[in-house]
Amino acid sequence: MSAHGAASDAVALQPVAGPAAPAPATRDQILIAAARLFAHQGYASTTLRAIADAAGIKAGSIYYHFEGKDEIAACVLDAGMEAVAAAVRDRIGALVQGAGVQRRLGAAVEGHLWGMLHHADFTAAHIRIYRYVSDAARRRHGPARSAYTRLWDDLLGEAAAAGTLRSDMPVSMIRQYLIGALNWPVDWYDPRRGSFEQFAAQITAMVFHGIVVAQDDAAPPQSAPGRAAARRSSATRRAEAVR
Amino acid sequence: MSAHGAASDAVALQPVAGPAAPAPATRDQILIAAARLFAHQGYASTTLRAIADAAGIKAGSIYYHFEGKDEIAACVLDAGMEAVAAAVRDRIGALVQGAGVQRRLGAAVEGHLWGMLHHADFTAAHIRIYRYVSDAARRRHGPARSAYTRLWDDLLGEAAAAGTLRSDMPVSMIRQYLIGALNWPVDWYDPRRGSFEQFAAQITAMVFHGIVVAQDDAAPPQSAPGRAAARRSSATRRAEAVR
DNA sequence: GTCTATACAAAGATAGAC
DNA sequence: GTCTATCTTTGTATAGAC
Repeated sequence: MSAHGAASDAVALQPVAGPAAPAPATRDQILIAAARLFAHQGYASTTLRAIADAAGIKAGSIYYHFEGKDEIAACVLDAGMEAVAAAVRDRIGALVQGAGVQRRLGAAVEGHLWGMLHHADFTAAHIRIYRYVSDAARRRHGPARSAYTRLWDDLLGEAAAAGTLRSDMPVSMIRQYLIGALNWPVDWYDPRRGSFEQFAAQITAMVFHGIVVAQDDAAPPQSAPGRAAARRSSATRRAEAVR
Repeated sequence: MSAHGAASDAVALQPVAGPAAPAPATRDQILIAAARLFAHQGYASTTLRAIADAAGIKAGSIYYHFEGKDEIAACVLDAGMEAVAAAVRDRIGALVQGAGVQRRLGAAVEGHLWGMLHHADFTAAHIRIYRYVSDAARRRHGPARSAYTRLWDDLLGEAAAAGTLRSDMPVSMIRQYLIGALNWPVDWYDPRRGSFEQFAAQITAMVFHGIVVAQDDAAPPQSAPGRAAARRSSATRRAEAVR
């Protein structure tokens, strides 16, 4: 269930347009407009007329560039996924040669968040329309999606082999949890409350180490009971004692 | 970005109908049908005719029970939220008197997951249609939503005061992260892969303690560098050394 | 490449019989 | 309470001028 603050859309980072950025070709204008509208109004209730309006053309003109709504949807899905995948690959690639798995995992997390939040229209659109587009559009988008899933499974598999990852559940489950936790912030992230770097560090901390500080009075980090009580601070012990 | 396995819907637990469950009143049939269709096909593309069909009546008859699509949406939102809130309150209430915050937090997490997965049509519908229903429907649903947010903020606030919660970010951010991570499983949970109890324990473990086993070679659990290397297993050290 | 005009289907909602 | 019938609007998509 949702428990966000406001009903309004989160304020998202926008990609910084370089100096003298050339006006996008019409086809791209259509995709940009479609992504924004898909994200904010949903797939079915976004009309081609509205997309055309936002792109500065008339509805009929869309059909010169796309076969129809389905193809637009598939392209938006691809663009959103590719933006995130590219950011992840970039961040991993920027690490020093021979960086450990945990560092690469951290880079991937940051890259995913960066891509999600800096291309929010496309990535939010992806998350929100994926299950509602036609089968044809989903099929067309399949390969891009599979490749990204594989990227994570490979990385997480390495982490598991290295003993970095918790081993009390399948890697696929960890991936599902992880991606889910990383996708949600596009709904509520607000860049006015701090830098992206700080935000990413905070999310990474929660993903990697959880929201509870180590003290294990209920359930141990990884089913290895015993070493708990010693680490509990006196303040905590007091609080628990009071009830 | 999404990286689920299949494009198909996750298989969700259904509430167990007791023996001799009376046939639901027509109004409830409509809500049940609407929730399922909203969750699977989205809000805009679910037609009143389809809802009526699934409820075994004709489209015109819906207007005897509801003002229109908006009111149906608001009722589905309320029902989904209340199912989860009730489950959370029940699990917390079932604890022994004087249970510590961490135990109550764990009960809340399990309750949220239980409600989400045992009333999947309503809860998935909630998550997926919330931002697309009319302002009127959202306003009407507002109080229920606020109450649930408050429930979590109170609980997390207590945990923070007790030193159980990580303190390097605002409680509201932890709540957003937490709820997001707990909402996503409705997209991919598959009861055929294990009991709900096991699943809940696994998710709780990741939410509480993260996906990385404590070894802190990159970022410490809560910005307290130093005590790291000593805890690293030899297997991990070897893996990191290889690169 | 983009426009106008329009065909055709399907939506939410209402009226009134039963 | 539920039905049938229908009004009105709006959607995707196409045709052909410019």
